[in-house]
Amino acid sequence: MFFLKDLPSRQMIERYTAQYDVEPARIAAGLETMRRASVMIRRLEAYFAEHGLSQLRFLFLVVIDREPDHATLTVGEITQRLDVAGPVVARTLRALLDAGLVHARKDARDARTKHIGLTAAGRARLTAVLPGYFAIIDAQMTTPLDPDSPSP
Amino acid sequence: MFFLKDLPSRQMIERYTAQYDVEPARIAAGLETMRRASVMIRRLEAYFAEHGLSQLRFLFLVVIDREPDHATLTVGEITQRLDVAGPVVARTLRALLDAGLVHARKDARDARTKHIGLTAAGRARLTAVLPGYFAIIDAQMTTPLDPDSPSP
DNA sequence: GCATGATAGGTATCATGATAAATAAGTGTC
DNA sequence: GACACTTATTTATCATGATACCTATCATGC
Repeated sequence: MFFLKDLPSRQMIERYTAQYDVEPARIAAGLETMRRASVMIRRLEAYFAEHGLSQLRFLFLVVIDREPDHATLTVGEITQRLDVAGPVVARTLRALLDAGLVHARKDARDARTKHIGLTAAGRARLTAVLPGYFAIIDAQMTTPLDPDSPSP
Repeated sequence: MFFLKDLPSRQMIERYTAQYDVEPARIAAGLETMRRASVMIRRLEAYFAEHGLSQLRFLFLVVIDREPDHATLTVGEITQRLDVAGPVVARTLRALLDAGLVHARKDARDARTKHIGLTAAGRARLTAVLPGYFAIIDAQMTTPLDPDSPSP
């Protein structure tokens, strides 16, 4: 995460980057992107926490839900879609199973493979959370970057 | 962090947001911002780890370094500039002290207050790390968002 | 001078994402 | 049909950011 409250001014960036072969405007844009995203992500995590989820758990449900062909995905397919490391997916899966938001079914032919699908509760939770999710993103994207930099 | 590899298409966003009062374009922009920032931050953390730092440790050094008036900042001033919670600052301070990158001096008048400054090693580390930092941000901002989404 | 509250900073504990390595079940190869 | 090889998933452990709560020192009112 990127938690520098006051981003460096353009001048400061130019002073810092003068000696290196980079474009100050792109650095400024990069810092702004990281800062805005960090604030937005923190905001979203707080929102998800209120609903017994986290951003990753939410996305885990989303990738299953949005699959056009099948109602289920294997753990490996979920891992591919979510680029996080396998162990994180395994732990998240456990949490969602414990919460009853997904179900697992063993593959008939390959005993290593599990197929994961949404339960009714999982689909309901997703539906309940989506409006707030979009609202927060929308709000964060329309808010100026420094809502609270008092510059004393 | 936001680790959905394939962002939803505009169509999918419109389908999802149709029932809610939000602007699909802003949602798309928000998701892109989070995704790009997450990838960039992960990249930067890996870079910092190679140099015995983390993004937060780096920013900790930066806020001290860029202070125009004083060579030192109190822990509270650092906490204000980095919007992370106090305990995170305390732990980071400990790590930087152990690494010899900053030094602490007690305040003469208020025994609660500590003044933190960069050591020569700290300044050197910062100087060593900056070019790569800018290079990574520059590169990430010029790269298309999906460098590895094979869509099989 | 000493109770009361405010301020500076820290400890303890939890969730999340990372890496390394283990288990365990398929797939050859000879 | 046993040995190596790959694939699927999990366990163990670490770093980071969060919250809740604690300690120590200062400032004030009486």
